[in-house]
Amino acid sequence: MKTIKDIAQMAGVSKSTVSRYLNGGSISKNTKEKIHKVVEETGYKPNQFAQSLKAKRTGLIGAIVPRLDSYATTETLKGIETSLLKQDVQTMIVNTDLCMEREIDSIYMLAKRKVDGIILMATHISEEHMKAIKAVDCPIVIVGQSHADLLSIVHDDYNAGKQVANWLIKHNKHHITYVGVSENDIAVGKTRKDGLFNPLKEHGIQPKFIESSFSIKDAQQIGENITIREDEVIVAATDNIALGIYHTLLKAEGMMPTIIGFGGNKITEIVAPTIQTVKFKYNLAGETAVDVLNKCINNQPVEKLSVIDTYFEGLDK
Amino acid sequence: MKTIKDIAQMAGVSKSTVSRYLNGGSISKNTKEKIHKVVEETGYKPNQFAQSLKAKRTGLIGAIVPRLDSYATTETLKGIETSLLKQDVQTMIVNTDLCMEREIDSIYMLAKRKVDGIILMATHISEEHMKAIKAVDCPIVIVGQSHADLLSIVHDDYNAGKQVANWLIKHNKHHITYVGVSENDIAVGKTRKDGLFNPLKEHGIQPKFIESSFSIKDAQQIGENITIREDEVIVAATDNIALGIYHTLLKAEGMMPTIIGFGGNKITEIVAPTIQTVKFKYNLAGETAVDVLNKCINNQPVEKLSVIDTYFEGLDK
DNA sequence: TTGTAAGCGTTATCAT
DNA sequence: ATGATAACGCTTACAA
Repeated sequence: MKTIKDIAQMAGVSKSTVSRYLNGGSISKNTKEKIHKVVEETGYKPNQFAQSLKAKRTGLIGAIVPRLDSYATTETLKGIETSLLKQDVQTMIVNTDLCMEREIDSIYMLAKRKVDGIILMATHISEEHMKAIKAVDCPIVIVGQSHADLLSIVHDDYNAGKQVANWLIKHNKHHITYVGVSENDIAVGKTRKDGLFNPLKEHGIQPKFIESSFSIKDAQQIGENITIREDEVIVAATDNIALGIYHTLLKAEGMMPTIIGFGGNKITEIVAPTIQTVKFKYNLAGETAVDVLNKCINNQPVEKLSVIDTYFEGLDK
Repeated sequence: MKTIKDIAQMAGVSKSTVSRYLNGGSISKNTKEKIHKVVEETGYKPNQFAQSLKAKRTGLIGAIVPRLDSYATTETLKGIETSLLKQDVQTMIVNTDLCMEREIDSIYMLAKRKVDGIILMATHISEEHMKAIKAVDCPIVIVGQSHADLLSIVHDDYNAGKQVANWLIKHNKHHITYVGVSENDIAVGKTRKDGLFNPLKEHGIQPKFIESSFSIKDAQQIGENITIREDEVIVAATDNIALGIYHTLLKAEGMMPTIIGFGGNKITEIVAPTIQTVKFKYNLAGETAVDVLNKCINNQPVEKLSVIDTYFEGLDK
């Protein structure tokens, strides 16, 4: 690989002149052309490490995701990349496969690689996380969960639940089964559920509650033990749960109730209109994350918490 | 940020001693402990750029993918990451969103970042690709397509088609509609189709052929104009096409034929057993890619082309 | 406008 | 076992 020294020699100038050429310093037209020619011929590219050794920014940001095979993840990443590409910044995606240890490791690893910032799609922020985040001294924003001490982007889970509640109330649905997840997951397990249950309660409606995991398999299990009335509506905390239940019910060949999920997963369209879904603006969340991160990097004032709204276009029936 | 110099000073030794400590050189137990203590306290991490400036390897490999929201992509990436993690190598995933220009750019970008190697999940290898690949002088393996001048990993598309053909023959299916894609895509459009059509031909069976794009939307369109006999089997070149057709047929509430797709997409299980699918070993493909890449990096002999087999566990009906 | 030289934070090669 | 010292490829004062 050619170095700046080689180019300088070949062009018959000094290293610094080449450096200036590269970085837009002032040089005579003549030398400019000489250097240009050599650069073209050799296909010379400056060594990024040598560059980064001096300059502080790497033009790289890290995105830590819990998994790749999720609609939420890929859509958020799309939002992130779209924003970042405009600034000519690359994204280094690190998949942790839901392993918390790898999540922590990744924070250190990315910091070591001197990324300009980190976007963490969080499932749960532990003490370990906080320790790592403090330690690395690298701008971080988390999306999907909120934390008082961190810059966070969250979806409006309470309102998401409420939007479904409103729809149920409007359409006079009284027999509701909610298949949720553990309240350990604040956003999905608690907030989303509260958003659904509270307004319903005001109307004297109390859904049946069944707890599931996030896994499609477990949801299928649950589908087997569910009893449905004619006018039942099943609300599932996630699209995957909705799909799992749907599948079981489909195989059972009994009644197929309306099922409502959360996430806006495209796949639910395949079984629309049986499954309806509350849409989350993942792209926007990703873009917002970049926005917040940028502000943080540039020491501009930022809002600690950004809330992204959701929407539910429930069918009229 | 602390540097090796700081650590050296704090521990009262020289830079080189610290460096030796870091890299497992020979040092006395005493100094080792002194340094260890300081490193612990400060949370010191060596600067990777300074390291990479000397060492040739970065412990980073690049994975260029055409899209993130695809089962094939995420599964292959999983295979890649599993292998790589064992060697303590990170993956830098670059998503090109099916934009060929970004694919080319990414090759240059990754090379600039001095990745140890590149895995390219290819849709089509153009002249531009070859030019870039030659230019960067960085080990590359492509997966999903084969190219005479490149290290490639491919799925056994011909056999995949043949496996379906065998099943059709065995179960006496004579009325078959094949929804394929353009033959511009060698692997999917041509090889897969040939694998299906050739054996059928030997048994005097000639499927109807309809050309689709890869998009689920287009497949839905096609579903609308399809006519089905009682004992029809629809074979779709991809799971997404299968799903699209399924959806349309479902809405039409007419007959629901058996539909066979390719890819092993988990989502098809949701509508099993209507949709069956030929499974591809994406994980293995990813692992193999890493394997080949490693050999290439270490100048060991490698097979130019690795073929990954597929399997189809067709239902007995 | 151009060149010289001193870093940037490591590792590697010498001596000691 | 340890410490100087010279790279690595680049940027950036500072001189010229």
